Amino acid sequence: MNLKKLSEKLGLSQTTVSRALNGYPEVNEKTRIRVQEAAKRFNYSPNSRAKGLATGRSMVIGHVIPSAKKHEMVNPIFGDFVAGASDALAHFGYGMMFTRVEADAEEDAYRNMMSNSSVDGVILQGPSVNDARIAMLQRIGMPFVVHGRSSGVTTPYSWVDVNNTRAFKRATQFLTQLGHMRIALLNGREDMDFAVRRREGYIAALEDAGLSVDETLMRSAEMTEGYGHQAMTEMLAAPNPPTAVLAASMISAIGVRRAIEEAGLRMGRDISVVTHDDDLSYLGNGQGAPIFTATRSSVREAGELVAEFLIDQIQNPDSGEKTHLLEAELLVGDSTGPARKGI
Amino acid sequence: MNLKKLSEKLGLSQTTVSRALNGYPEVNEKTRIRVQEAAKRFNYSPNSRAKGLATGRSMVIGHVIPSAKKHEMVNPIFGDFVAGASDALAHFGYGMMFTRVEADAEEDAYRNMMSNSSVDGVILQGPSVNDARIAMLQRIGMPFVVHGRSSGVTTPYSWVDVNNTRAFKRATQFLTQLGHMRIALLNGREDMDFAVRRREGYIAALEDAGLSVDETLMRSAEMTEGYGHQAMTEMLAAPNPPTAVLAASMISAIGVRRAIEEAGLRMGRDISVVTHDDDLSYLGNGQGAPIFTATRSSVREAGELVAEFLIDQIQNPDSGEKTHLLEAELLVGDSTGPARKGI
DNA sequence: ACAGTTTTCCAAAGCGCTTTGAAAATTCGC
DNA sequence: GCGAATTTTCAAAGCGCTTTGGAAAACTGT
Repeated sequence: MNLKKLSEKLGLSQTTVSRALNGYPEVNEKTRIRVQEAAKRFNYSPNSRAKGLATGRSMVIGHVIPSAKKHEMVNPIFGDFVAGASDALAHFGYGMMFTRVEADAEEDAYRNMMSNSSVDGVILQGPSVNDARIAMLQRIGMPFVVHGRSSGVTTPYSWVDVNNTRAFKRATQFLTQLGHMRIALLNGREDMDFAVRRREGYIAALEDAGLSVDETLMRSAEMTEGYGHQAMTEMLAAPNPPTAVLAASMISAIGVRRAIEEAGLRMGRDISVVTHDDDLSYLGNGQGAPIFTATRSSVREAGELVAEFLIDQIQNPDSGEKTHLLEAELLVGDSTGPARKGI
Repeated sequence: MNLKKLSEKLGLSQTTVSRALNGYPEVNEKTRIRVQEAAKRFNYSPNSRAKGLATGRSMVIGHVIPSAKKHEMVNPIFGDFVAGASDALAHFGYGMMFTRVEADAEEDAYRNMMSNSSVDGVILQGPSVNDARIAMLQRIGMPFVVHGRSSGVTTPYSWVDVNNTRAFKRATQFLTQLGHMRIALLNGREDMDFAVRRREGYIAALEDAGLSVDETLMRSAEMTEGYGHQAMTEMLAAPNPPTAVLAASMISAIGVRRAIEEAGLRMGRDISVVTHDDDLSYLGNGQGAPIFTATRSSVREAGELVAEFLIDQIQNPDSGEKTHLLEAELLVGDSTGPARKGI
């Protein structure tokens, strides 16, 4: 069923039917109702491509996922972020399109989306420090919102980010106040902007507390369970091990806990652990008291905000850049306690 | 840059340019090369909507995510499955489109996609027993491939599934052979087809071993960490606790382990745990020896296969239904051991 | 009842591509 | 070198929608 047939059945022109369905005022309320009912009855829904062609809008926002190596890690927050974003997008009638490309072809992918005009805007995930994609998107004029920020990029752009610096500063302070002097940081990949900010927060708190920064207590890698486990195991085996650890994610914190227990120690008593909790739906941090003391910020909420900002930017392109800094709450759980002397 | 302008610049008709770019034979090789170079130079890429309108193909496959309640769980395998599927799709020039709808509007969503013709086919995730969506898609003539199967649906359809029954039967056998008599099953939601099959495998193995089925040792719920922890805690507190547990996923197995340790027991010695491992990229099951004894099957591979089947079905609609049953390997790790009498 | 408004509807152009049917240019056979 | 066969190119229609510019119909007030 298409517009032409529908209008023939109704004995109206395509124009009128189209207008009736799209809520234009220049159509009699009675005929509008008649048209709407017929549309429902014949199960008519306008061809999205034809509509897009005519309007120049695709009602789709894009998401390109670069794939470096074949079996690169998939970010565990992906699902929840997408759920949040999709909820907001669906609310405005937008869909979400994924394109997977080789990492070195990412620029081309955006350029194509633009000349294609297959999407009305894109979401930029996982910005690195000085992320070149931002300038690139601005150059080609593609609307976008960044999930995170990119230190070093000076031109304004829209973003939604967690206050990673403050979160990790507070977390570190929390540990120093408990008397911890040797605090390890199992950070994410430090080419990622969020990881750099977390490190800054960590270092700032250490310096405030008059503690020196020990490079041997700092690691940086993809945040897997295995990474958490391995890093913690190595640190515990080294001379003068840490008494507390900041982990980059729940997943890696789980690995940290495993290492602690394998060493015959107990988390929260012998070693304190603080992690960042993205509030993933399948990985709740305990029902009552949190398992892990954690800086928590919902990635789902971030997804919703990103989507809202993006749609706003598409609909009024001149409204300027929107930014939002989410504060993470510091939730105290069972994984932290006062530093014990000489374990 | 569009076709018209490009053809004007080249002094050729749109027809010729279009044919040159789409590899039709009726165009001189020299002009083809000239056209291709110009296209690259002017950064021309055909408008996907216009192309779709003209060809009747959108080169997009759809994925609808029903959202029951606002904060429903997001499946942790989502990311890896999508990565696998997108890789395969990208290879054939297809994109992937997500639409999030209220669960009760799922049928409408498919129907719209069809009359819209906004997608060329869809992937069906998480089939339940007797899933009504299958008949529905067949009725409206939308090409689709199911990730999983649906017991009770008798008409043929394309699917890719893991042999859940055999996997859990073998896992259970493995435990009975170690002397375990009281084996718990922390299953996924049993309205899901995969969970039903796993239960069947579990029960079959128990019966083969001459063991009786104890309803108090069987749970079923969304596979979160919290679920694993709570169920295990309760079972350990009950009289006559199990000596072994089958967990539905790595995530819930992690909760199980936490409960075991909180109870002052040791996994692998006091309580054996077997889990299903979807081989998620961020949740490796140990580097050397696996942490958990597990039935493993890559959800990423499943994603690739589903995508390939779907594209095949779109390209030759009459080639019949394709199905593939992935066998899970049983990997022995440190989480299992012989049953201990009287813990 | 009639010119002037306002409301309601429509024909046709256009969005950017593919594809059909035909014309122009080239090559071939002799 | 000339008609036939073949290769190469093109104009125009069509995909299903929106939207412009106008016409017809229905109300105004006098």
